[in-house]
Amino acid sequence: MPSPTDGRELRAQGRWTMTKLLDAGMQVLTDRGYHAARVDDIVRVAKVSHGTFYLYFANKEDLFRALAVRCAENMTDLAGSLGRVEPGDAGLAELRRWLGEFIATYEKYGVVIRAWMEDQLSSRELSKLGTKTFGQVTSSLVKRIDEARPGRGRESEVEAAALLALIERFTYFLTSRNLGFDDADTVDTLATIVYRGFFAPVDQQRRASLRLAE
Amino acid sequence: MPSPTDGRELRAQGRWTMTKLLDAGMQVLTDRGYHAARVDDIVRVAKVSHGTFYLYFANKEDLFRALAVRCAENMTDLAGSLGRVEPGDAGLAELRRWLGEFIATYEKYGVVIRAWMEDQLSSRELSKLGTKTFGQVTSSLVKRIDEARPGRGRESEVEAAALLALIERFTYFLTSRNLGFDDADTVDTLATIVYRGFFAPVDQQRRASLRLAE
Amino acid sequence: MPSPTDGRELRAQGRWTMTKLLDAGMQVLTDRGYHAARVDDIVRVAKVSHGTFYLYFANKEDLFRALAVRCAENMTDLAGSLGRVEPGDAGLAELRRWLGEFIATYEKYGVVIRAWMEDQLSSRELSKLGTKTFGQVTSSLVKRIDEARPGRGRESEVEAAALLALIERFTYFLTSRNLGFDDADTVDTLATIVYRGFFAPVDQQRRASLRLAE
Amino acid sequence: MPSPTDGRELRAQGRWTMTKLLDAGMQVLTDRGYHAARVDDIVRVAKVSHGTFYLYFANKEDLFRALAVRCAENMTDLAGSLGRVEPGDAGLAELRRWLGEFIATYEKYGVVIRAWMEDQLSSRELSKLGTKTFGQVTSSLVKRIDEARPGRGRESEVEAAALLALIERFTYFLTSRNLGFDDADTVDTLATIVYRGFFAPVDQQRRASLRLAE
DNA sequence: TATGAATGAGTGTTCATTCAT
DNA sequence: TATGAATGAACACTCATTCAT
Repeated sequence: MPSPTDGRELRAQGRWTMTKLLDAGMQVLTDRGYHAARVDDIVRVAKVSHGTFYLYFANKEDLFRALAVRCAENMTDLAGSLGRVEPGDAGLAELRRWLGEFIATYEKYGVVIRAWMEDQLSSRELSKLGTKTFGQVTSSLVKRIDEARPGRGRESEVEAAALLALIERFTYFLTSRNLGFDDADTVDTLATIVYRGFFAPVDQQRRASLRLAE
Repeated sequence: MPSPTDGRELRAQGRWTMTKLLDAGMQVLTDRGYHAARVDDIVRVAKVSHGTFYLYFANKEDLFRALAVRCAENMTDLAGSLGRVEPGDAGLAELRRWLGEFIATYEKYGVVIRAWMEDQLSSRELSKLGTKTFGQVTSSLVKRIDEARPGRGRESEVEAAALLALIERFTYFLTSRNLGFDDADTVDTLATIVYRGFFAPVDQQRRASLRLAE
Repeated sequence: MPSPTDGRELRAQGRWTMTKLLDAGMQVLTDRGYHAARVDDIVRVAKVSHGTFYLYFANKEDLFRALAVRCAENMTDLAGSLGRVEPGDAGLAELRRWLGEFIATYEKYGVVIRAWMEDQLSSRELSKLGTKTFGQVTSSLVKRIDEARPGRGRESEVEAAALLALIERFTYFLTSRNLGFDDADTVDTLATIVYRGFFAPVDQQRRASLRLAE
Repeated sequence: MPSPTDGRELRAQGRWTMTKLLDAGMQVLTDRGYHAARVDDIVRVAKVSHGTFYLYFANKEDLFRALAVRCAENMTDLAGSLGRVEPGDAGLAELRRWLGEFIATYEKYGVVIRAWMEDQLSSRELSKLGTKTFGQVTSSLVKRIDEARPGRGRESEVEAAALLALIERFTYFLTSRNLGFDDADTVDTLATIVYRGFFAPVDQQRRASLRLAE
């Protein structure tokens, strides 16, 4: 189903209304969650009529798609912005910086990211966009993990998935519940965990000794 | 709202019907997810009439509560079953064992756990049960982390939250998507990550050097 | 889309409600026409709630289908009941008898027949049922025309189509508008026209002389 | 409700826009049918904005009225153009000629004619225009039938109605469905049926013998 | 204890018409 | 004269819950 705005130019007023709807959509989505979000709520927040909504979006999902596309763009940028994680303080600092960016993105697009992570989406197309987007992030992580701890083959993919799981869910806790943790310190702690668990060079002897006898 | 069965004894047939409903509820919840689960589906699976449902549960949420209580009991047991994580192979093995138990529980009660983690619940009461249950798991984790890396105060709480986030979400990936990772190996990898990130003793000098200059 | 009643037994009350809905559907359809018929009207006439409607029919079209099936059965019977149209009074009488039956059926199922004739149907399936049903009537007509005026090949099919067109539309005029024509006489007139136009044996010489020079 | 153009002169541009709208209206009506025709479709086809539509027509129906007036004029001409139907080949030829004209008109204004015949119109006024227009055609037919078979009083009115029913519906079949009949032949067949059924002189004796004993 | 039946508030979507520029 | 934007009543359909037997 095509968007009603396909093949038609929006003027200033139209663009403003669309912005209002997108913002309202984001807000309602964030407040109520993906499933409980009602078109009714969105138009009330945006202060437009019911009919107006459908001048800009084919249906509720179409609005979600628009938000998801925005989010996917941000996430793609994010994926590209993770630098090499050097051993020692430099790498830790880079991780901390990047996690800060991740959290900022999450504060904006949390609902969408969560909808992807939690597989709440009805539409195949939206799911695919999520899979693709997360794939990019995972690839970046795999690349940096491999640089830091080379030669582990597919294991690093599992690790990247775990890493993504960790930071996504942790950030969710951070932004949703008020955990009472001080933010800067909390990010420090997360960065340290991530560094140790995924990037810190492993002393060969210790590593060998950790292998489980199977 | 009280359950319709409060203050009355169920006979054999009644208990059997209730069991059928609970099992059907679990199945439908797992298949369809929390939001898409319809009373209609549940009674169809349980082969019971609409009216009968309300002889046993005050409403849909009341059924969820019953399932959640079951799940909470399991989780509490799980929380208690995590042993001390010794340095080296022994600790790693314990982690692996416990993660295996966690995954088994998740395979059974994943939907409920996820509903808690994802905060999808409408009712305050159900949310609280979740918070309380996770609190117990977190406490166990804090205790074991503190044993392994003592003297870090509140930081270990943040770490415990991160650890729970990591294993919950990772297990979700494992059970929902077919990631194509071999299971036993995957659990190994997870255990190693967890060990390194949260339990491995940190050499004092390295630790100091990792502190960020602020 | 399956009917909600598929695979479930209706009790007396349920059957009665279904009957009420079918009758109400017929009435509303007749009063308002196919497109203007609202579920709202139907349930008001049937004196049941909105939700009840959907216990018996998957949607509005499903009700139309049920009525159409009824109608198709009647029409099939009708198609079979046209006897041989002998030359002379006997044939004319048979025509008159059959046209009477046709009119009676039309008085009951006019809306459905008209929806078919006027191709107002949204659903492919319903259209096909109409085509099939009319096909049966046409076949009967072809057969009888061929008996009366043999050896004309495909021309008789065109004639059958014309004949069906004539009687359907004429009956529509008869039943819808109050034409002020006396009914018995009117049917006589129609029968005579039909007899002359389609069944009366054609004197060979006159027939030849009527052929157009091409 | 008056047309917005009542009492004001249209300049060249205005007349051109109106023409575009009328043509678009005809096209959409033909493509989509009376009920499914949307103002939206019409303005899209006419490449004109929504607002513009209401500069020329008070509402959707007002456009239909304009088209209907055009159609009524054509039909009136048509009614007048039917010549005397002489006995024998000459009459048959005249019928064939006139039926050809009828079909041509139908190909242009079929939707409107059908909307009249099928009584789909919401407005009283439009219906009346239809009734009046058809009245003129019927009168012409009555006149010619009476000439061909004199002295039958009101019966010829019934016959004229039947004749109109026959040719309208048959032409509808012809133009809508692709019946696979060859056109020229098909018109021949129709003309022959019409001639026999309504115009061929009836031998007095046979006629008497055909009267039903009542 | 169980059932089939009924309810009605709620939700997404359409579309003829009006408005502001 | 024209336009893009906005409106809101209308409509089909869903589903948790209650009712009557």
